Amino acid sequence: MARTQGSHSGITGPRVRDAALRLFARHGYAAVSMRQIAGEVGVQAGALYNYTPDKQSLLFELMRGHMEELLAAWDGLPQEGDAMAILEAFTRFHIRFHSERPDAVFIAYMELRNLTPGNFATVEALRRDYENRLEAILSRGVAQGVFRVPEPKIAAMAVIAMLTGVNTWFRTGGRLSLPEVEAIYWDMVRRAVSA
Amino acid sequence: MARTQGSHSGITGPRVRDAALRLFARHGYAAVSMRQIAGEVGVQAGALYNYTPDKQSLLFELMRGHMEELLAAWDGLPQEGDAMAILEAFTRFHIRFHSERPDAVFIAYMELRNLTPGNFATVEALRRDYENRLEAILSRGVAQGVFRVPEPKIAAMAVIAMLTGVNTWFRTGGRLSLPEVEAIYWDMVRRAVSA
DNA sequence: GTCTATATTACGATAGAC
DNA sequence: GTCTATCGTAATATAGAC
Repeated sequence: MARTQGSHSGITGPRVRDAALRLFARHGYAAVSMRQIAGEVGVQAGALYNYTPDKQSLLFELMRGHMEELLAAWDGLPQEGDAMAILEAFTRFHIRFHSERPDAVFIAYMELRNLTPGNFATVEALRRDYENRLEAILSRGVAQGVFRVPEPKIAAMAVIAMLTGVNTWFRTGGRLSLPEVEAIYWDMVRRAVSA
Repeated sequence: MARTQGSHSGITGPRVRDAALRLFARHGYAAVSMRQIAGEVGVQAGALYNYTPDKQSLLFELMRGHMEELLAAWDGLPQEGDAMAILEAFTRFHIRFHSERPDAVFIAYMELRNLTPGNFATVEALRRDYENRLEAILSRGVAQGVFRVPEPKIAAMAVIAMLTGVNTWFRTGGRLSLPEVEAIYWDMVRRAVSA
């Protein structure tokens, strides 16, 4: 029953997405060819079109998948305590989730320009959903008197920008462990918004 | 004395750089062709090579020029007072300088991947120089007892990430003026690092 | 499901006329 | 300094064999 061509392994689809994720993150969507992706997977370029209608859909599905995972992961956490406790949970969650997926995070922020308008609108809406989660936490904290934040929407964007910045320098096995990094950033976030 | 070809205006060089800056920021370096840049300038593609040896040099000179302007602009400001006063000046300077050059800022952060290794090293060194300016301010403030910052290097990167994030949402003519935005971010920065 | 082969289009860069 | 024309290469996507 030896097969004469290809892997026929049944997992080519995920391998295509993995290869595209890594190559898009490393070189950028526009700079990566379908032939390169196929080469990583070990098939010819034409075979990719069994798994994606075109290159644009490949990018879009990676970005949408990432954002939906992000929202589902946060919404799946138990959210107990006052706004201060939930903000700490959010801070630690954001750093941890993003540090575990550097390629997907990179693509989600850098390749928005390369989405078609309709796909861009979808991904942007998901990103806004995530920002709104944090904004709601901050607003609740202001109402509870534990935070002093004049502009919760802006503070939410500022905090997310700061936390996402961890990905530009953090490397596992470096001087600081991830829990130590979380503690440093939580200290800054807490002081920046506390009443 | 009518001219029969091209503009012969003597300012084609700057117009090439301006067009490249705008197009690279909008669509990404890899997605922009020399023909597109030429079309924006109003010349044929071959004429661009009177102003740049190749496409890579065009990108590199834009990024290097931006980073050198940034450092020169900060170093050119009078730096008086204690660390708190200088940190406020830095915060307001960073927001203002970056908000005035959204395309160059975008390129400087997004197109690092598309630099050749040697060019990348040059731009990275300039970026580190800028981070070190802020780190020195924070460390001085710790020594003076006005700041409490356990990791000045990390805090510097966190503050820069937060401030640069303004560019993702700020638009002149929006609800908030630039001085108001500066005040909001300075409030967060100050509280995040104060003793 | 993957292959080979190809249609069609576009790319960066250069040569030589004016 | 810009033009026209072109070289050599590579892109996305598709067709049809196996």
